[in-house]
Amino acid sequence: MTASIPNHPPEPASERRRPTIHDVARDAGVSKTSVSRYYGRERDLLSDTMIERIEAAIERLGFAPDRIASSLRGRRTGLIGVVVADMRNPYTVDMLHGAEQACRKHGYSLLVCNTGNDDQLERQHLEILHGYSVEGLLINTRGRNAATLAARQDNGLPMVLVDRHIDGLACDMVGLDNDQAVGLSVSHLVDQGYQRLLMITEPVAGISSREARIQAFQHQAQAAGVLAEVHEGLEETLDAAWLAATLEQWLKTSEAPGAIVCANGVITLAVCHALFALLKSPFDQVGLLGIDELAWCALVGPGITTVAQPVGDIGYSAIEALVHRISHTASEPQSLLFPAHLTPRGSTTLNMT
Amino acid sequence: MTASIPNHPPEPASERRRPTIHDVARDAGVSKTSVSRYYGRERDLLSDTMIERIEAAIERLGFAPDRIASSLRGRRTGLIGVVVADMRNPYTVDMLHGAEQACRKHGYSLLVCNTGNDDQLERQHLEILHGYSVEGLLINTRGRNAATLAARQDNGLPMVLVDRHIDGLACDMVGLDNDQAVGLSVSHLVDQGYQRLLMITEPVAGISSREARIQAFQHQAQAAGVLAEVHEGLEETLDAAWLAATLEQWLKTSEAPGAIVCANGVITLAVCHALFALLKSPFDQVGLLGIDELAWCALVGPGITTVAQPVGDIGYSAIEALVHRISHTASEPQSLLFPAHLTPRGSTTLNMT
DNA sequence: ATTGATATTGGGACCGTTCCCAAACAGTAT
DNA sequence: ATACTGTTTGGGAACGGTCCCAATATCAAT
Repeated sequence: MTASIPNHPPEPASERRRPTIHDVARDAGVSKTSVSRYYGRERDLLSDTMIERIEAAIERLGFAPDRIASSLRGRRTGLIGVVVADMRNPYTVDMLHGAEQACRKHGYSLLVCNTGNDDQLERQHLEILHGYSVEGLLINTRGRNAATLAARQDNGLPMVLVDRHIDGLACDMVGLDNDQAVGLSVSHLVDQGYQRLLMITEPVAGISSREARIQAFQHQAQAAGVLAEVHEGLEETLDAAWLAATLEQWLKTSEAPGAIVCANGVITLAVCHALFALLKSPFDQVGLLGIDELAWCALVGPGITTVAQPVGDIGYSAIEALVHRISHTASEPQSLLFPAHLTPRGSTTLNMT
Repeated sequence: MTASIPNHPPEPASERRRPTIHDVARDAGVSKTSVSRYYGRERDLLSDTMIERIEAAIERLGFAPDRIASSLRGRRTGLIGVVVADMRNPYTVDMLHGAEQACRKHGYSLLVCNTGNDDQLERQHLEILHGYSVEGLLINTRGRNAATLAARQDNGLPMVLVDRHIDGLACDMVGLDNDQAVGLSVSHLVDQGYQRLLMITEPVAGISSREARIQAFQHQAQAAGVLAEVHEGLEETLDAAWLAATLEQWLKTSEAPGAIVCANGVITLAVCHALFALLKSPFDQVGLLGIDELAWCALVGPGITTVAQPVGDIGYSAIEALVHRISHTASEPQSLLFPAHLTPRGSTTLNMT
């Protein structure tokens, strides 16, 4: 009579109960506390014998700890919530990629929510993330839910903003040094001989990075003595007709050589489409510079000059900042601004004809 | 003496304990079971009075249920794990976007993991997702961890593959009808008068969608009576020098008009870069067609002809399939293949000069 | 042998829910 | 009244871990 003949049939694999810390303890002939310690930071309390026995049992049973159960009493979910306005925006994509890497490094996992620029959906997502007791929040949204966020923050939830501040929310922020980035742009264009500049942007709608870029643009253009205009789209996704009309109007305003500055990558795409619809060979007649580097910028026309943000680094640092806040006690909110880098291409080479 | 003077000081907001179902029950003067029922599907057991009182208490205390605690006993985490090979790939981005929408609709949240084409990292991520007791898995990876996945599947974890089958894993799959997509491509190119075709692809490495595209390409080119060559990169990210050499070689092989077929969007980008490095005005000398539509394809040269997959729908349907598996008992694995749509542009207009 | 100090180990309450089952409460038929 | 339905309600064990604290073991010093 040996244990090799179980008296109850093995359940079908598909419903086999997953082994618990309890099973491991029994199998190893130790207490569950010891098994728990094996995974936690009290591990060095355990004797070598104990470790061996536990390891063997874990191996035998194929045990893996249940993070859900663990976070209930243990208070650490290992979850970080990300709320982004548009997960298809190339900026967001690269930012998330950086964030994912940092998360992995620190042992966190990402719960990703897309709001599609819908404020109510954003609130809903914040509620869900609250439900999962995320340990921190990474936020890149329109910022219309400052009150909800402030409440969570007061409850002790660490959060870091990406790319933009939110009014009424004293909070860490990681983003671009917009003054420097616009400075690079404007001085490059002026150096190239352009005499009038047009910035196209999405609706500012209180979004700090958009504001900052416009402000910097106007100041620096004025300082450099060139004409500057800013046109702000009516909707978050720029209307093609509006854009075409705006560009056409601006183009025929003057004979002086001019260049367009696109306030971000999405705008660059839209403006390119509009220019090609409007003109046969647009870059012979107008300069173009985009903030945000995109994979295809070198391919269009003579190549589009861009000012690149280190987007991956921004996401990565945002998580680092968040993790720091999670494990350290409160301190003054800080902003971390990265410099941009200009890549000159043909779209800002003025043809002297 | 009233309750308005608490005898213990209120804790700082930042450490205030979050209210529990228990607090709500006490405040409403009902049992915690009733409060629990308020959220669960036994809700209709509750009388109207009860509902009112509970709602009022929830409101007063700002209670929100703790999903972690709830999933411990309740066995439903509401979490779906996604494992993707490359979260920056435009395909992945749009697929995830579709998946996110479907998840929201069904009340699930996404735990996103990026493997960066690293098999070991993939295993690690699978372990993490197992730890969180995700209810299902969405997988778009190289497929080297079939054994690990099969084990999870035997344990009863539902999973759905996206874009590619994995050998040794009997599993639902949602992807592209590659035969149809390649058919569109080849017949379009043949119709345009191209006499020889070159397909560029990443290393096949057992990835089913790549295999399928190559197979279909060779068969259909043969059937149409045009020469066809397939060149497969050496590394997952195509080496620029290798690509340049390959293209140059192919271009000078013959005078007959030829076209390049890029097996996916990432390849299209790489090939464009290579072509522009190689030739002044590439599309005068060679046709180009890309599988996968990209935002910029209309902008490059005369516009690049593409065969678009409905990527968002693919992600959306994958989640729907997964959710179906989660709530229904096992059935035969199914494949859901979407048709592609061709957008002709200038890159496949043969110049008769 | 006795004591004290230190290094390991174990027991059991607890985390915030869900779920099983029994209790309380109708209302209706005897 | 009594019994017998059916509808609501509540009590307490469970879920799988963590953590506090007490228990035991070890060993050197008295």
